[in-house]
Amino acid sequence: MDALADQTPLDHESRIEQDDHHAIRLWLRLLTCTNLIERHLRSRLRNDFDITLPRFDLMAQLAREPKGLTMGDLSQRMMVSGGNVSGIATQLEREGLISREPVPGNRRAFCVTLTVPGKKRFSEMATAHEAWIVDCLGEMTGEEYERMMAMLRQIKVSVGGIED
Amino acid sequence: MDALADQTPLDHESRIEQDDHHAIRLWLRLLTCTNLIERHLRSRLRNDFDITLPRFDLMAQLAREPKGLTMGDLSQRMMVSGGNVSGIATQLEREGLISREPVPGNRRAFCVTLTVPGKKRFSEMATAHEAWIVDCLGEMTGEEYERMMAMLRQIKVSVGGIED
DNA sequence: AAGAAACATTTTATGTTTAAAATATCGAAA
DNA sequence: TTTCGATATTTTAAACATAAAATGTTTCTT
Repeated sequence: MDALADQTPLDHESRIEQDDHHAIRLWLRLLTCTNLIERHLRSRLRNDFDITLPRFDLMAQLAREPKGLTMGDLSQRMMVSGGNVSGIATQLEREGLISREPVPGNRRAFCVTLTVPGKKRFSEMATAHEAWIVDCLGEMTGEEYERMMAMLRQIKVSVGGIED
Repeated sequence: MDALADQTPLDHESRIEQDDHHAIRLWLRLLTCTNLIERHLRSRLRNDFDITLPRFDLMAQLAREPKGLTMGDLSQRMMVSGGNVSGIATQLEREGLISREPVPGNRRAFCVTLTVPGKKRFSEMATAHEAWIVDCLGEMTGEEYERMMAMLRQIKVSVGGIED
C-alpha cells in the first residue's frame, strides 16, 4: 500500500501527522495484544482452577511476600482501589485461601497472608499460569525480550511523567 | 545482579526456567504499560469531555464506518460482549450521539450510525485523543515503531493460534 | 493529656463487564 | 407450511471497579 504513496516530500506538519498515525496504530495493537492475553489467562483460570484473575492476582502478591501484606500494600501493588481489595479479600477469606490477622502494635491494619491450603493451591496455579504466558508470548530471542522491555520501560516513563 | 550469577552451565531445564521468568516479566510490564495508558486516557476523556472510554470507543468504530454498523459488528470490533454493546449504545442513543435504525429487509438487526451532533462531538475528541496517545508513547524513531509493531504482531499470532 | 490531622480499612452507591437466559427473526428443509 | 437451527439483540445475575462517606486508630503538637 505504501508503494503507491505520493512522492512529494513531507513537510514538518505532514510528518508529525504521519507520526501520530504511527502512534495510534501502535497503541491499538498494544491494547489488542494485552486484551487477548488477559482474556486467555482469565478463561484458563476459570476453566482449569475455577478462580478469577483478580483473586489470582491477590494471591500472587501474597505468594511473593510470605511475611504478609496489609490491605493498603495490596491495593498499591495491584494498582486498584482499597474498597476493591476489601471485597476480593473477603471472598478469598471465605474460601479459606487467605487469612486476615491483626498486626500486633497497630490495630488499624491487617496482615494478610496465604493459608496453608492457599499456598498449596496457588503453587499449582502458578506453574500452569507461567506456562500459559510463555505460550502466549511465543518464541522470542533473549535480545528481542531485552529490546521490548526497554521500549516498554521508556513508555512507562513517558506516561508516568505526564500527570505527576 | 547477573554479574554474580553462578558459573555452572545451564542445563535445559534451568534454561527454560529462566526463559519463563523473562516471559513473566515481559507480560507484567506489558500489562502495566497498557493499564497506565488506558487509565490516563480514561481520566482525560472524563475530565475534558465528560465521556467514558467505552462510549468513545464505540463512537470511534462508527466514525470509521460512515455507512453504519450492526450491534454484532460493534461487539466484534470492540472485542466486548453483545450485552455490553447494548448497554453502551442505549446510553449514547439517549444522549443523541448515535442513532439505531432498523435495517430494511432484516428486522433482527439494527444499523447504528453517528448522528450529526455525534460526528461533531467525536471529531473534537479524536484530535485531543490522538495527541494524548503521542504523549503517552513518548519519543520513538520510526525504526523503533516498526520493531515494536512486528513483535506485537508476533504475539498476536501466538495467542490467536492457541485457542482456535 | 487534649485536639487535630493523618492513616487503614470497610461500607455504600454507582457503573462496567461477562456469561447465560430470554426474546424475536430469519432461512431452509421436510 | 411448519418446524428446526442459526442469527441478532436485549435482559439478567454475579463479579469487579471506583469514588466518597463512615468508622476506628494512631501520631503529632501543643
